[in-house]
Amino acid sequence: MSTTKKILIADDEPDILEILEFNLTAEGYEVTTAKNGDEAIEKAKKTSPDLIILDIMMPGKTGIEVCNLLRMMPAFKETLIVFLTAMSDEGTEIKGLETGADDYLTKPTSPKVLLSKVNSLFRRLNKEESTVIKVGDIEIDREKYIVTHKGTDIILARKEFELLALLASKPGKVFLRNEILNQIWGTEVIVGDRTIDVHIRKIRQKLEMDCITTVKGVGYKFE
Amino acid sequence: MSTTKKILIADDEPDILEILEFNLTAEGYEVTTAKNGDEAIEKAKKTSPDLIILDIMMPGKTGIEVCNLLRMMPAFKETLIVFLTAMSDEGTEIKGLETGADDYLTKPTSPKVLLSKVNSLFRRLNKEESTVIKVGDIEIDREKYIVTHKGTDIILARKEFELLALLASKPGKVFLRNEILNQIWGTEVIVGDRTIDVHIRKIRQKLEMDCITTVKGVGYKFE
DNA sequence: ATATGGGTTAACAATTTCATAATACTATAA
DNA sequence: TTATAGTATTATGAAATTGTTAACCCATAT
Repeated sequence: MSTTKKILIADDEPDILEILEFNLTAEGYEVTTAKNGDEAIEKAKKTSPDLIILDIMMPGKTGIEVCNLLRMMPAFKETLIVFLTAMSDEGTEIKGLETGADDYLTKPTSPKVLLSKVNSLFRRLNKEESTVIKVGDIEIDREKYIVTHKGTDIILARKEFELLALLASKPGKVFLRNEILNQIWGTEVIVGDRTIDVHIRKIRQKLEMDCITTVKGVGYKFE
Repeated sequence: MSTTKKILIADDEPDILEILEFNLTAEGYEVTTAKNGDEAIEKAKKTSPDLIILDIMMPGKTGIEVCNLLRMMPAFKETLIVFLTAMSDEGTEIKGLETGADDYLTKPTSPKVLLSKVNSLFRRLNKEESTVIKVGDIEIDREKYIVTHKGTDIILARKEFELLALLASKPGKVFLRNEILNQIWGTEVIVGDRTIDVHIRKIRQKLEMDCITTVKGVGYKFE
């Protein structure tokens, strides 16, 4: 989880492609698109995406075939692969999962649903990190929900804690505002624009230190 | 069910209007169109549609205003009303705007997506009479007062049950706090401000899942 | 009578919004 | 280049709203 997540989407409907690309890009993902199975494989090799979203019904190679081919290559053994299927055909769904996909989504689905699925996939992948983060004088224990600065405990409210933990999980990385909203609030909940700022302010206040830097027009980072 | 369903669409973009009309007509619906809010109201009165699709951004009256006006008339108390919103405002300004509406759709969206949404809306309407509500993993039996989540029964107190059943009866719809009070407590009974919150909290706790979303300053919704 | 559980309330904490100020960014003019 | 006005973004303090916990009342069962 060091850099921006890359997603490859393959679908033969330009509309779908465009909507998904727009939404995922807005969340801070780096999106590549492909119009068919062959293009998908080619672009997968070229960009090494973290997640591949495959439509099942595509001219030429179907998503299932693409998935099979990718899984044969060592480079894509661990890559997240998700199927998009228009059919409510259960046989197909099962077949897809057996093939080595990590999840499947039924189409048509709203951008919101898709986003939250995608986010939760990555979140699941993320969980394997250590529970204690140490940066400079600060120690963050994700399990005990405790922050310590130079030995003294600092009490943070839940949201404040989560926000700090997120930023501190990758010191130096700039988190886009959208990225933060997705990670902490999820895609269901919608909050106003100033909410993040206020929490940031409280963290700065309580830590008595400016370890959070504002990157205007982009987001925040921890250092 | 056998009679043709009538749909009224209001949007100021002729292109959109035409595309939607074409597709919905092809699906067997009887479609009327309106180019602005006033025309929408006028045609709604004339044709008594089963479903009204309103663009939010329209010259003259906005879709929201139209919705409010229609909802004041007894004839349209039960009519399905759906908002069309531009994708770019999703997440920021929408929020509680869906208050009087039964659902909202993001634009631009492929005709396919729209069609399936419309179809499922009508399907939902038919099911509303039934005593058993099914949403995702949750099953609510209004008659037996039993809630089941992934096979295991969950015991809810009466008020908790009624509240959940109400919210789940229209997934996605935002229920105003007042609306909830009227539906569950009636107009006679007056209870404190925190009562709803406490019940919501207990439901969330027992369901072990966050399917109830808070819409600050407005109410709650189930998804 | 005593215990139990639902429903309500009250007090306080956490979260979010709102209005306004401060700041950085951009394009244009001098 | 430098200055400047206008725009966009973030910071801040206060207010509004919601979340949480514990306590209380009341009806019913033991």
